[in-house]
Amino acid sequence: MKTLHFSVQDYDLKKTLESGQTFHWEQVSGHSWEGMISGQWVRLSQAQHDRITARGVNGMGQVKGDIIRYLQLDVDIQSVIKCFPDDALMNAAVRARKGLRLLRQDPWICLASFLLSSNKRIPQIMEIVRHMSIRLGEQLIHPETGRQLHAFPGPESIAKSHESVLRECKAGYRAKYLYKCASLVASGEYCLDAIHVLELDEARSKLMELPGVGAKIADCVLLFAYGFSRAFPIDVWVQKVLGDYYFKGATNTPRELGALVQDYFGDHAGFAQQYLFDYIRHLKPAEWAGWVAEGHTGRSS
DNA sequence: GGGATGCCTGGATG
DNA sequence: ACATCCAGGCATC
Repeated sequence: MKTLHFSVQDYDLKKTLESGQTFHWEQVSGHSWEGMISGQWVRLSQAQHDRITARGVNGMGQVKGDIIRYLQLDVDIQSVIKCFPDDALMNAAVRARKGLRLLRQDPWICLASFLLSSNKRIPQIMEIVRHMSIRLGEQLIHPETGRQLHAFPGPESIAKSHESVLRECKAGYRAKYLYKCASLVASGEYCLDAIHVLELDEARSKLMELPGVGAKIADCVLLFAYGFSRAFPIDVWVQKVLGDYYFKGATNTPRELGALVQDYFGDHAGFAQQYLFDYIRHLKPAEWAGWVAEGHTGRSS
């Protein structure tokens, strides 16, 4: 057993793990979560605001770098936030969701998770991921607790399975997409690694070639797995932010809207999106109505 | 090419 | 109770 300590600033592990960018972390106490990073079992904890602890099972040498990368511990979030537009809603979101970060996830796990996300709430997505991990994921036995652990299933494992198995895991109509994507990736016909070297627009188009992957899912994977910090997923929540607040009244095509977003939110638009999304998701309807009534007035005072 | 419609499923709403 | 609606979308027509 080895424990690693990381000193952090403006990093809220709870907000980050519960912000809907990942669906496989299991909360085991008020400030601890268990999951896997690079195939290794890890328990992450944050009892104090300035320290995150990672506990692993053995030889954590290699894993340290993986954890830093996964949690994006070397990102200077203040310099990112400085790039955000200076308006009232954006500032409120940054203040309210202080410590929210973006993770750098494994592309396959991220892609598969978001394929499962359409028309589902977060707890239901987590439920499907649990079922799939138990049914198809690699099984590990924790050397000390003896607990069984199940990794998120790789594309090969799913491809060797069957669409009906995914349906038994409650994936519903998404099963077909996930099965097809797994088959394409497992066979080598589609290479997830090739995305890394592409420009944002090319990478996006490439991901959208996959069955079941549209603009929203592509942008989630680009932002949460490939680290394109300009990728800006527009889901129903963010749609509200854009349509009811920032660009009210303008009937834009998705393409025009994308251009407006890139122009307004800048080089770290994806981070801004995550703060806005997480902020309004926690607002009461009346509070959101207040923002809409006030409207976007450009720069805050 | 923008705009409806169906899709699995479970929880919320009436 | 029981029907209906709708979720962090996408493909299809």
